[in-house]
Amino acid sequence: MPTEEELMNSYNLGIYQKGLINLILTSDFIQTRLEYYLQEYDLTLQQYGILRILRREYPNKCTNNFIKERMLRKSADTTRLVDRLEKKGLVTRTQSQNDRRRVDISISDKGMGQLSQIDNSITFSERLLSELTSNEVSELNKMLEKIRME
Amino acid sequence: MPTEEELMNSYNLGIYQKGLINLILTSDFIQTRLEYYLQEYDLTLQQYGILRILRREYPNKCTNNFIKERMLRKSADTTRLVDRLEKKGLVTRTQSQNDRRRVDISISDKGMGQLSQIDNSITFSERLLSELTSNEVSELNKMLEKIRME
DNA sequence: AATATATGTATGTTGTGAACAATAATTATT
DNA sequence: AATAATTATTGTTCACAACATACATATATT
Repeated sequence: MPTEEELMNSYNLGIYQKGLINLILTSDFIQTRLEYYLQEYDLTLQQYGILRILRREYPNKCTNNFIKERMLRKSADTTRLVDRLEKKGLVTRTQSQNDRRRVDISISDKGMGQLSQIDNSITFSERLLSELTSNEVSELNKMLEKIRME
Repeated sequence: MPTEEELMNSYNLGIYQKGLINLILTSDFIQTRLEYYLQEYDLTLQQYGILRILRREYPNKCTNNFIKERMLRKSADTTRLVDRLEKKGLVTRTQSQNDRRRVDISISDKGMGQLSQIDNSITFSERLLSELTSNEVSELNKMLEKIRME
């Protein structure tokens, strides 16, 4: 039974159109796998992203806006995403001293543990892109960046 | 203010890791633009995808499962996606004669009109990938397909 | 033919998260 | 001091994924 993927070739699609579909397909392919893996840790991609941002800054703390700016998907409702992480004990929130409008967010020990567990058991990037040589990946990166230059 | 995107270079990321982030970023970039554009037509990406599948088969009708298999994102709750399209009058549903479990779904005239209006006013693919030469797009396609070969 | 199994669709429920608006608290600006 | 801008939260609505269940109809098995 042919899938959209398999049909791409049977229809007369221009390579640009094919490229567009390919990009979405591949990204979904990757994201689906990431999500599937993170499921084991009861984390969504968004939540995982936030934890990584927090770890990157550790031991410094991050504000809501700081996180928001760095997320892959903008338009994030950071407050409620952090709510969920806090509820799981992966993150702590305290009111900032300097600017009391702000809330300092920090990854907890538990969150750190969770992340390193994830990191240790797999290296997503290498697994998922393992079909490509490093030269190819470099080329890929160049092109993807070009697309976003628009 | 640096974004995740800009930060990629300042951190010591391997190119594979960078490739992964790049793929997600670029796909989101494209999808966000598509969504933004489709917003004008009160369509989501999922709904747009279904309409295109239906048009492709027109004047043949499609069943729920047929559509499901061809969607970019599997795991689609086709019934309720089609519900929304039906409510807007873009799609019609009738019980199948041959197999009365099935429901024949067809794009309506209004749906057709909507789609061609979208097509006429923009060619997504060419616009979005316009920074790449056709050689580059071919290369890109090869690599993206390789990734999904896994 | 009667029964069991498979299939196609619909429905119910829960949770994530996007979109958009409104509010409260605090700080900056004039 | 008064006004504006910033930060985070809250509220609401909707799309959709995930998972289970129900139900009618087809098909297979005995």
